[in-house]
Amino acid sequence: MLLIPFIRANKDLVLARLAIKNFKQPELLDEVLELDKKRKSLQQEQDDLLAEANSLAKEIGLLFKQGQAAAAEVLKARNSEIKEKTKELSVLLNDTKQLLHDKLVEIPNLPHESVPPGKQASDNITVHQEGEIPVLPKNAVPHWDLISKYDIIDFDLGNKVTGAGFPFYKGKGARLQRALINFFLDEAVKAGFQEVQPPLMVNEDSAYGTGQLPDKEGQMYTIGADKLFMIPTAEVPITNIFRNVILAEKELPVKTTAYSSCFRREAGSWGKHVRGLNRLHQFDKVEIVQVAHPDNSYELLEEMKSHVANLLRKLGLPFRILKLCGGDMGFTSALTYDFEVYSAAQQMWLEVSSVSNFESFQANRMKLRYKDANGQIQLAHTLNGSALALPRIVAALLENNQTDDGINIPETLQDYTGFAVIS
RNA sequence: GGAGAGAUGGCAGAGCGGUUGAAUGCGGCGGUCUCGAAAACCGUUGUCCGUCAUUGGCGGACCGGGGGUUCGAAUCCCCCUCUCUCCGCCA
Repeated sequence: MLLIPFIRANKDLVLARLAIKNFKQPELLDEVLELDKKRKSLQQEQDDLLAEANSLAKEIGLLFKQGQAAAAEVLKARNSEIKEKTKELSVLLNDTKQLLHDKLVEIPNLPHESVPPGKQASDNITVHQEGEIPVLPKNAVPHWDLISKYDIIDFDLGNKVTGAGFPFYKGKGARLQRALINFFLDEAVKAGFQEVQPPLMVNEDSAYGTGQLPDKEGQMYTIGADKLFMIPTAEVPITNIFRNVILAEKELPVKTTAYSSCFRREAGSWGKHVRGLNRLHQFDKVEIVQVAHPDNSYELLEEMKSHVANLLRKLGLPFRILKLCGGDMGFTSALTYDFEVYSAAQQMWLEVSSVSNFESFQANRMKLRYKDANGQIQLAHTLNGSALALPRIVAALLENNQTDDGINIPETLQDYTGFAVIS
């Protein structure tokens, strides 16, 4: 959520930045500013009336104490009138506030000044690429064939028990999952992130706090009877730890990591390029989140970027880093880097991580602040990144490391898997 | 799931329906004292909105959340949420 005083003071800048995100409703800005004006004047009117009512009530109390009941009755009558007026006003005021809020939350975050313009994924800019594209044997096959050949992941079983996109991991496949989770978590902890195990369902306030609501309600599984949502990412419960929190400046940055299963309905995005592990309704991910001081949030973003790059390096996967263009960025993000690994049998780049700085957008929405050296309360910055999401990593590992004798496990992982080859 | 108790400022803990934004203690901050520290003493110490104003004044809101009664509610009533105790069930 953007700050209204900022919009008021920098309208042209805001419009220009939103254009980079291909924002289609510039008129919302004026509506917001108008509504805010209206809100202020209604509030002023209301406050004045309340002030009068308050002082009258005090007088009435005094008069009763002095036994001047008749005089008190006169004031009571007057106060009743005021009360009627404030009742009407408060309805109007609340409606205005609600409307203002509804409009405000429809305005996306401003992209950072370095964000390139663009409409879709093809306009993203590759800022880094490393690792050798593997040369596969002639008879190489995509991971969905490998997993049935070695019987390590079972989609049919998932279909039977739950539905499409909810596979079973079996034997060495399950063990590989566990290995990756432990590896990613250990690396995050080494990098200074505190490990937590979050709830896998969140309430409305939390879904709202990180921006899933009201925008992306259809992407989450809902537990209707209890008004809960299955988390689409651990970002939601972790970031919401800090909802309505005022931190001391010296506590920043706060670094938190969590492994969780993630649940996504992926409504409408089911199509041809989503075979096998490429897109699932339930998948595992290790997430890293930072609450940062605005002065160094972009340094921390670079740090997180290096962390993720290092994980991919250790797994020996060829990868590239994209800086997302305005049109491909998320609603809440100011700057996002996507990480893609090359999955050699599919001959496709698969997105495995997204690392973003949200600046104060989420913080404003969830009232996450810190007290600076002068005792002033300021909005903090929030950042997060996947480090990493498992299924596509598994897909690339399987495809890139396949041999006639089986699938080789990267050395780094062998301590965790306890085996070197899936055969 | 059944029965009962409760939810107050960073924490602990008071609070007859009327100068209570809220006693008191602890903690935090500033000061006196000290070579320094501790102790002691003095002062200070919430958030949000608005408004004027050179880091201050004034007005309004907030005592789990939402409604209600009243001239006036932390204090009375209703609903919701959560916590605790006992019983039942259970990984």
